[in-house]
Amino acid sequence: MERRTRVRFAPSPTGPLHMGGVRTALYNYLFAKQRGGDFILRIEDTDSNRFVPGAEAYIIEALRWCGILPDEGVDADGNIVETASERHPHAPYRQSQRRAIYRQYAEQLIANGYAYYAFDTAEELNVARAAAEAQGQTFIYNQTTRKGLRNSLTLSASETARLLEETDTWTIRFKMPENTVVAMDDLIRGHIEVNTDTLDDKVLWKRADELPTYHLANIVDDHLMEISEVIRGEEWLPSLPLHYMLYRAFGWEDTMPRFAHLSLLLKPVGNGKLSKRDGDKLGFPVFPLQWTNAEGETSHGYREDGYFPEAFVNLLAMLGWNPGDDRELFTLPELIQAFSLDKVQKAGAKFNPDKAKWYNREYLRLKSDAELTDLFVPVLQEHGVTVTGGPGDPVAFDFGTHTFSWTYVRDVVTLIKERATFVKDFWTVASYLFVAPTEYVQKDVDKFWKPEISACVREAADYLLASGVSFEKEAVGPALEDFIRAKEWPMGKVMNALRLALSGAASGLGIADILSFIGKDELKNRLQHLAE
RNA sequence: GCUGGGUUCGUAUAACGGUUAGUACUCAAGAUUCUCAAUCUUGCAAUAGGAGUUCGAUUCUCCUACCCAGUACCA
Repeated sequence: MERRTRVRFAPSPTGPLHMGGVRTALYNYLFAKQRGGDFILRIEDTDSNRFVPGAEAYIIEALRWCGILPDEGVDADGNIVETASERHPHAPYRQSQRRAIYRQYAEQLIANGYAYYAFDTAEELNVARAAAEAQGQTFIYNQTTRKGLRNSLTLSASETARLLEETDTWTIRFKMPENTVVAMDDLIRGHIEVNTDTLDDKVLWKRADELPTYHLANIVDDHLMEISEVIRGEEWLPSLPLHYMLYRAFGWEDTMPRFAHLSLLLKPVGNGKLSKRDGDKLGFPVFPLQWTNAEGETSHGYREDGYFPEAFVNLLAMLGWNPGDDRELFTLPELIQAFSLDKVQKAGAKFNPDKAKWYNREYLRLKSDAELTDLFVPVLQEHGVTVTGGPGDPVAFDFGTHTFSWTYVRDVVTLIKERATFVKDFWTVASYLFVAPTEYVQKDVDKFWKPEISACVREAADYLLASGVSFEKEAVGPALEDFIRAKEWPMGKVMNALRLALSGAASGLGIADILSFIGKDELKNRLQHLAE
């Protein structure tokens, strides 16, 4: 019988979740949902030294923003589940709360000859490492060196018992077998073989804090939680042989999960993996949500920078995976259906900020004008606009000098959405449809606001105001152009100068559009203002 | 250094032994318009190098180069 698909995302709360981490979570989620399985969130906080307050909550919130909702690990309120229940039979999901579980497994390994006690202190090992390095070598705690170190393999039984009793800095290490070829299979990379002689005796459990290291906790929890596939970052590939050996030592080979190692996200320019620094330098976020660290430094987040979660998820999915055809736009449900591990790229993917923006623009265009108008509201508020009503109300927004209906704002959105990448761009693109410009682009003033041209602009405006022509776009545009043509004035210069007078810059929306929105009074006011 | 992984236009990728090596982003040009943006059209641009297997290699094998990861009582 097919085993139920159960995958997990197991971050350690040492800081904000990186976008690469979100992608790992996403691939796990897609894989699970496609197979009707479970996506579990487990917190790997076995390193008490690197714990960062707020990181766990950040991870949960980031996943939630993306729509990646765990089936197990967090409750309805978004809290990590601490006690087992029918829905959460494998709780707790925080490894620090599973402390009591691990030691017996480590001891079991020792009893069966797969592990041993090591009494070397961290300082002693550092000295050994430094000594080896001085000779251009690398110190490895393995089959060769362990014979000359202080552990239960070299010490007498009584001495071992005494140290176990009297000291509290010892560890339990895996006894890596000699000259054994470990044959492994990776869902993405295929068959891999490694000789155990190149591996070391990894620490599995630490007496100092009574906590396992990643390797032990990971295998034990994946086994206990009945994980069927482990989909994780490439940085774990070198540990895979150890994990295979661990499953073998425990006698859990028959239920060992299948493994898939994802390549890393690389920086846009140059070599190396994507880091916080690259984002700062090149001006794009590397985190899903904004994050302020203990030093008070704030890093950008996709959410705060104005990305739609669906765009973020989409662009992340396409970084290292493709559907096998030319489609690029996928909603989360579509991704669930289309996702496949064997379409995942083996090589690392360089992140492309331009493409990220393109995704957001695509999603912005997909949204209805009504929805975009609602999303525009907080942006307006940031610019001091007061909301006094909603759809249908004649006065919905108070801009100080003018008030506008919700419909007016929606019509502006309809006009300008093609010119925006983010909702916040609406303001920079079209603020002059609400309030008069307060400054004018100097370069454009120098170029277009010349005496002879400004005189034309004034004359044209006077004509429009006096002629009684409607300021509907379809009427005012042709009327203006006909007038300028009849006068044989240079069309471009007069139009650009007029736009400068109305919007503050020579380039931008069409004159007819601007006039139809601002109306007769503002035409008069703005020309007057510029004259002063 | 050692061990493992990787390598198609600048970037993300398609082509799972036979194609004029496709698509998207970026960039450039043209069309359009009162300008800009958008849109449309066109264009630039790649199989890391070398052997081998084969009638035929982007695709399979090996070597070299380069890139990445790991080499912690961190995950």
